[in-house]
Amino acid sequence: MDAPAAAIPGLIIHLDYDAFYCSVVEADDPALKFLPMAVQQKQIIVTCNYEARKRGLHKLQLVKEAKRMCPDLVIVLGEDLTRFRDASKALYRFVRAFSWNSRVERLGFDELWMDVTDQIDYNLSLLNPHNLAHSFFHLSRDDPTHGFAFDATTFAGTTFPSLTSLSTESPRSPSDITQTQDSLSLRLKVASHLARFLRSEIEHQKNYTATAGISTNKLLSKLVGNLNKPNGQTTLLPPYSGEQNNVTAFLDDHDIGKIPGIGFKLAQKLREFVLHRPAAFDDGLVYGGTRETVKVGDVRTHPDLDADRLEKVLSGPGSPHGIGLKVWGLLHGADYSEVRAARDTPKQISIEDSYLRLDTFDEVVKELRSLAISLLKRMHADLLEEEDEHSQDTIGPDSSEQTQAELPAPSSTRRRWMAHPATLRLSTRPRPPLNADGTRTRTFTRISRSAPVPNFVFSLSTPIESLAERLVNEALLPLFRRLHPEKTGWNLSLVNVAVANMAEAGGNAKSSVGQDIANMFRKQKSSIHSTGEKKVLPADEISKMEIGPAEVQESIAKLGYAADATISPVEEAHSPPQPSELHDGPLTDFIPPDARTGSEDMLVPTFSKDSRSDVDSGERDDVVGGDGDADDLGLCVVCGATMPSWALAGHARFHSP
DNA sequence: TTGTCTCAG
DNA sequence: GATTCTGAGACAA
Repeated sequence: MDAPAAAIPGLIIHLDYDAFYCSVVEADDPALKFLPMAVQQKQIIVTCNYEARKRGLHKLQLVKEAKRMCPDLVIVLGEDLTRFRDASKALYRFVRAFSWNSRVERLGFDELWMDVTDQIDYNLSLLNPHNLAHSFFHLSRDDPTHGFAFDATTFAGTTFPSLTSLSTESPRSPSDITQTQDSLSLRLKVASHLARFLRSEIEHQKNYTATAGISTNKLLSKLVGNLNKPNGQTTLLPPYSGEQNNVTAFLDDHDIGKIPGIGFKLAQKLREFVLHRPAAFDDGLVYGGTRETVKVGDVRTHPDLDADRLEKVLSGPGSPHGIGLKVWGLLHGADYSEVRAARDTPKQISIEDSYLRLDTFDEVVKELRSLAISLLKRMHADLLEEEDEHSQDTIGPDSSEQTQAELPAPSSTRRRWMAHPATLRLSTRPRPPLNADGTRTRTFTRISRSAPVPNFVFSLSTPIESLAERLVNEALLPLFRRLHPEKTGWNLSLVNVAVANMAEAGGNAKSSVGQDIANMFRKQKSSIHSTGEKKVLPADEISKMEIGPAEVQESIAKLGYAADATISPVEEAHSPPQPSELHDGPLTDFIPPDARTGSEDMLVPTFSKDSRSDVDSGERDDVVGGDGDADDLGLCVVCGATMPSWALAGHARFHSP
């Protein structure tokens, strides 16, 4: 929680792909690079390339307006995000391959942070202090030839403040130039060269340009990167503390609303406090002859404000605890949030469409069908994993890059669910009823209802269209009736269908196929405790219960776990299947409601008590293999998986090196 | 857990 | 505070 003041700061690179949606389109059609081009969703230009920006266009502009300003604008439809999502994933995997610690965090489709502290410190330790100008950056600990030459006496790219203007001045406060500051400067220099290298790789190998910010935390790296767009990079120079530090020099001139973490609501509260009156919505406007913009410096140096008083200013019903301290820190450039390793599955998947008018039941059914199909496709794309038996032979940073997004799965490839969403949610945005007398123009946005995800959606042997039809009839329409009990009278401007509340299976394919099992369990355990997510119960947790296999089986039975349902294909009476056949058969892709576990390698019961039995009970006839004989169960002593006894020997093979 | 809100691009 | 189409996290009930 409390960050040691004397700790050596980490080094963070923020990357932002330039005009991302447009770059994706241009990658497919390079001729567009030289024309003003924009991506449209409904009546909005969501982004435009720099050719278009030269003509005064900008993000989130009405299409009408954009066409008027730029009649020769090339417009590309972008309501389907699939290509953007795929490009984003491929770029992410490409960049992550350069990381040593996997701490690469995505923000939206077009931004990411990299915590490169380990790589910088390693390279610092190998620098020759007597010949910094001819340094070599090691990209690998193992291969000393893998890397690039660089000049460690200079910053790559631009800096804030700019070095040219600074070099004419005397050092800001000579006594402040301490050992740590020199070292921070050198560390930032090395990081700036890594950032330039990464941008160059992205450009030449992937055909995307990116802008980078280099500093010691997420906040500063992201903000400082904005200074040289597109295709540039900026490093925030030390000193970072003391009377005349560059952090406050940089931050103080920002509008408070530009600080990541200070959104519209918080910004309005801060403005109101500083201005002593409600701030206008459009914060550039003049209100009563006074300035409407409030800068970071105005708040930071406000005589009546400190962290405690900020807490009172910002707190209110529903506001997070400790928001004052957090914002106070942000205003000073302090951001203790970590760069988090990306999860391998999303926490939710949602599909939505907006409408000018949607007010008949038939139309709703039609739209729900189409949304349901899209949602199921997304679930397949993002939650399914191919089970490649030879994956261990092809391990490498680049090999994973070509699997999911770029190559269609061969139909023979076996697939497994990496995570199972437990909750289905339907949201709508009713159009505010026009002002009749007495009825207020309620500015409510979205309303939602949710229910358990019916288990049939996990079937891999049923056409998506059939699943979607069932999903609409059996789940979405009931939700819709709960949302809108009136037969008529409503008019929707948006419908969203989402799955959430993922129960993850353990690990990904690579780690689950007999690699670092213990490490995988550690990860699961910490996740259980830190996030409270539903997780597969790892073996060491089972053993902590101080119960033996028999008791495990008993508690499994109490949980209603159909122990052999997920693993057992249709058993041929007299010929026990070979281990490889464990994955086969038309029935194994079906997840019984009570056994939402992970891969076939990891068959252990989940924590989730089944609150869905009643809803699912209608599906029971579809649950296969549930009539197996519990006496045949065996327990794998390595991973805790429960399975039919005849499968144990074959299963053990997965754990051998 | 459900539903809403705020934040982000 | 909304426009598009998302996704994460936090809070109240």
